[in-house]
Amino acid sequence: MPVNHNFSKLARQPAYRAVSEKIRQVILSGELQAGDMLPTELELAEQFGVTRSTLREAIRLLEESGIIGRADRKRLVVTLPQTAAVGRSVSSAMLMHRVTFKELWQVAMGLEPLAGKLACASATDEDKQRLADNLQRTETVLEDHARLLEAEIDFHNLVASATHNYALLQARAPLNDLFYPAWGAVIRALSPGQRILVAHRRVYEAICNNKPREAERWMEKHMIDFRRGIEMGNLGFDQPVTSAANTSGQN
Amino acid sequence: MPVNHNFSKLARQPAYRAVSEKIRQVILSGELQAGDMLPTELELAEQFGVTRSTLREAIRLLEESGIIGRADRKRLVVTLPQTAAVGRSVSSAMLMHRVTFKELWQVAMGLEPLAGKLACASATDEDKQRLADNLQRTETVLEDHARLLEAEIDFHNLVASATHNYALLQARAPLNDLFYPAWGAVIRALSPGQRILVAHRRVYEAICNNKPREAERWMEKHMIDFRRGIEMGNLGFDQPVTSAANTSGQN
DNA sequence: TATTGACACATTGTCCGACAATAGGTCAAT
DNA sequence: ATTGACCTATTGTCGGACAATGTGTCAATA
Repeated sequence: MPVNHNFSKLARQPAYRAVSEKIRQVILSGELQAGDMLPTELELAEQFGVTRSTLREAIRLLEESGIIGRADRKRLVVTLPQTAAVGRSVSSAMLMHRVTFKELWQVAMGLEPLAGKLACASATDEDKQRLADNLQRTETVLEDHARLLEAEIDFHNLVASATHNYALLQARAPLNDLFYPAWGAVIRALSPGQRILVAHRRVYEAICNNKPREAERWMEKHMIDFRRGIEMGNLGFDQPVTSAANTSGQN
Repeated sequence: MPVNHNFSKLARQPAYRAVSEKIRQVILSGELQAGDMLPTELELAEQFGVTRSTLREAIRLLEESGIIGRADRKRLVVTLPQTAAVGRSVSSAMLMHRVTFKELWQVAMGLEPLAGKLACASATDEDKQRLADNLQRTETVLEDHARLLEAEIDFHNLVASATHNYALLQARAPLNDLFYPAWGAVIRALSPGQRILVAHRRVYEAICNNKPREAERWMEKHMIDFRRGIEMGNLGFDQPVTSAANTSGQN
């Protein structure tokens, strides 16, 4: 009988990955900070003892992570990852996993009321002003479906931003890419401009008056309205969401 | 006086990015599905009309997104992104943004009770069995700080998995990487094994008996205990979290 | 029959060298 | 102060090269 010892498969990693990990580590350790310039590709390659080709592959990995970018289309620079950039990877993953509208809605029910609640304590005057501007703009586009959707998405982003909680912003990033855009169909089908405006107004007032409970409740009601809209329009609440327009060229 | 027309800066993108976007698009459109093999690098390069070097850079971008990988260390294959893989990018971003423990805790307060609630409706017998196994294991390692932390993290992952909601899994991924590991300090300082076990048991029972409210409440209490632990141990509730051990070699 | 070994082949990981395009700087001319 | 001419450094892309390694085939062996 053969002796049965299971060796753990040893994971050798290619050079481009090792290089990438090393750079990432240096950045995350704080040794290199956002805004710092990196040496030229040639110099980096020499330091690591690899060729420029290999180094460039390593750079691509970090580039997709959003932690390095190019300043002025030239020099490499350590970058503070933008929520949108990081969120795109997450959204891609969700699309491939055939995430349903229902699943996203459940997450939204967890995060959006929370955002409203937290915003009450942390919103600055500037945040409030931006929300006020958004409301005013919303009033003028109640019948313009495209612009209404845009304003709607903006509003929720503004509330989330007002929490000044980056972890929350990041967690709800996929909602921006997948949840709200899909909701455009509801707007076109039901024209619920008035209901949206009322909910947004209540949330705004709650934030201004520092009433967390109110903000939370109205955001929750707002989300439930979303669900009702999807169901009433028979727009596939249990269907996988689709990538409406993913041709974004952000930076 | 000069006529003032603002041109939008036209965004040319390098070839490696264009190639990457094209492949991503084909995959997200469903034309290529998870598990499908891609042609060899040389063939792909010929199809796009670029060199292998350029194509390889494009591949790296997709690789970091987790949507393609290698089967058997060779052929390129379309992959269903793993939460851990995607989550790493997100965690990196949060670390660079100096996300505080408090921020993560706020997100956890939004997502973990939600996970408990949803799990009640969707947990399979297998899910419940896994939770039961975890509880049993936890009892045996109450004094072993390292193993206890491991079991603790596992438990929350199991609850989240039991929701069968990928969007939720993805949203809470950073909690795994940053929130719970940081909590290891609390375990070492306060040895709250018993409190953990009790909370976990209540959540487990609630899930088995299909009592969403209970599951939600106990998860919430559990999270509040977390916060108390951090504050009592004076472990920096308002400090940025640090990447305890980020030397993970996952696939 | 099932395992082993030898061998050829395809593909990747890595290297090297090359060149056009362009961002940035300097300096003179206007 | 702006424009234009010029030089330099660096990137984006190319083409070719080779060793290492996974894959497949086929004969030899137990």
